[in-house]
Amino acid sequence: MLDIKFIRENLGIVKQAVSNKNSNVDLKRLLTLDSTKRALQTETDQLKKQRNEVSKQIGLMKKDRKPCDDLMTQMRETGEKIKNIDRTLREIRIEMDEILVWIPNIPHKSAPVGKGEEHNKFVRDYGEKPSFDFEPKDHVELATELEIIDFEASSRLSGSGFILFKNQGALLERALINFMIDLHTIEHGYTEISPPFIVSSACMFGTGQLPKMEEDMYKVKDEDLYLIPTAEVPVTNIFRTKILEEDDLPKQFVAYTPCFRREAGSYGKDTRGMTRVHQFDKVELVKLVKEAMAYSELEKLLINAERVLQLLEIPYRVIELCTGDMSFAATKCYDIEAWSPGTNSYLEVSSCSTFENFQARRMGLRYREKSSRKVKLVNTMNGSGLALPRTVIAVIENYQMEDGRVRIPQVLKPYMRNLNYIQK
RNA sequence: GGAGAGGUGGCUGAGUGGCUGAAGGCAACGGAUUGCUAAUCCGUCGUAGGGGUUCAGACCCUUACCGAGGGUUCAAAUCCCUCCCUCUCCGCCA
Repeated sequence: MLDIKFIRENLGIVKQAVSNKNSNVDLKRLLTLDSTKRALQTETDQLKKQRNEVSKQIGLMKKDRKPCDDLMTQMRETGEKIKNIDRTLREIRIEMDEILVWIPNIPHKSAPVGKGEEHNKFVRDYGEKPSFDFEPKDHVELATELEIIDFEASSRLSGSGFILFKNQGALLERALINFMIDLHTIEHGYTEISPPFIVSSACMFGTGQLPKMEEDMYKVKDEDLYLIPTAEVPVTNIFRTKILEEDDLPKQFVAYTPCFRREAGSYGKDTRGMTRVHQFDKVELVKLVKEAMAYSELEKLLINAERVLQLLEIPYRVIELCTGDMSFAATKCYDIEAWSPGTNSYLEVSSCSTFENFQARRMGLRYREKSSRKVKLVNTMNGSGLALPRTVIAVIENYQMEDGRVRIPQVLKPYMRNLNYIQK
């Protein structure tokens, strides 16, 4: 959420941002409401001031047994006026909020401006794409032959868009999770969190999934609860409504959770295999930092996420998203894409975004600055480190051998009973 | 699911209709002092909105907020209603 004061004073910037993010909101209406609201508030504040003074006076007069019926009658009328103005005020606030919560965050100056993914910017790549002297298979073929994923069984259980790992597939999934968490805790200094997988609508609002992504989430029937679409939601919201001390920052967390996404509106996209599913595992990195650190820490977080693929020895590239392609709440966003020989393309395995204080304002997450003692909004950011199914795809496709076996990456061996191959 | 207790400022914890934006303590911040890794003393110290002064830092006025939302009253942290949450006990169950 943006600061209404900022919008008032920087209308041009906000308009531009809304358009760059392919969004559309009635800013004019918002500002009209805002000025009406302020006028009414000044008025009702005056009346309340008067009421407070007179009520105090009535109290004193009663003590002295002086008559004060006329004052009481007068104040009853004032009370009515106040009630009426406050009612209007409440309606205005609600209408303002309805606009305000739909205004996207303002992209950072450095973010490439553009409509869609064709305008994203190449940042860097890493590693050599493997060359095979046979026709590489894709993950569906490999996994089915190796009997490490059972797509038939998962659809019998839950329909399309779900994964059932088995045998060494399940082991690989678990190994990757442990490898990633160990890397980020031991090597990178993140604090491990295992949060609830179901959270309140307040949390969903806090990180910006609500109201915009309502249709994309699984909601618990009869409860004000949603299945998390990413660990970002519970982890970023840990200190929702709190005022931290400056010395508490930065905080950096790593969390493994499953992620649940309805993927409404993406029917027919990436239907083969497990590139796009309704439930997937992910190891997520989240940082809470001071304002000045928002961008330098994002770069570090990105490097921490990249490290996973480097250690797995999987080629990848880093892309910076253009304004039109980045999410509602982000100001800057990098995607890490792992090479998939089976499809001869790159797969997004991580998205690292910073939000400045956009999420913090929504969730009331602040910290007290040490020198000035002033309360300031925390800056939040997160990135996948990494998303599991697509990393599994990258591993088995890049490490496949002509006979259908898959070599196990060196760093995963300790997590996989020191096996050398995934084989039937 | 049943019964009870409770939700107050960064934390802890008083406060049952007016002089309470809220005692006391802790923490924090500023200062004083002590020759020692800390103690003592003094002071400051909630958040958010609106209005005003100022180049700015800052300051002044005011309103709201004691889980959320309604209501009663001239006046509500305090009384009433609804909802949410936490804790304890019982039941059930991983």
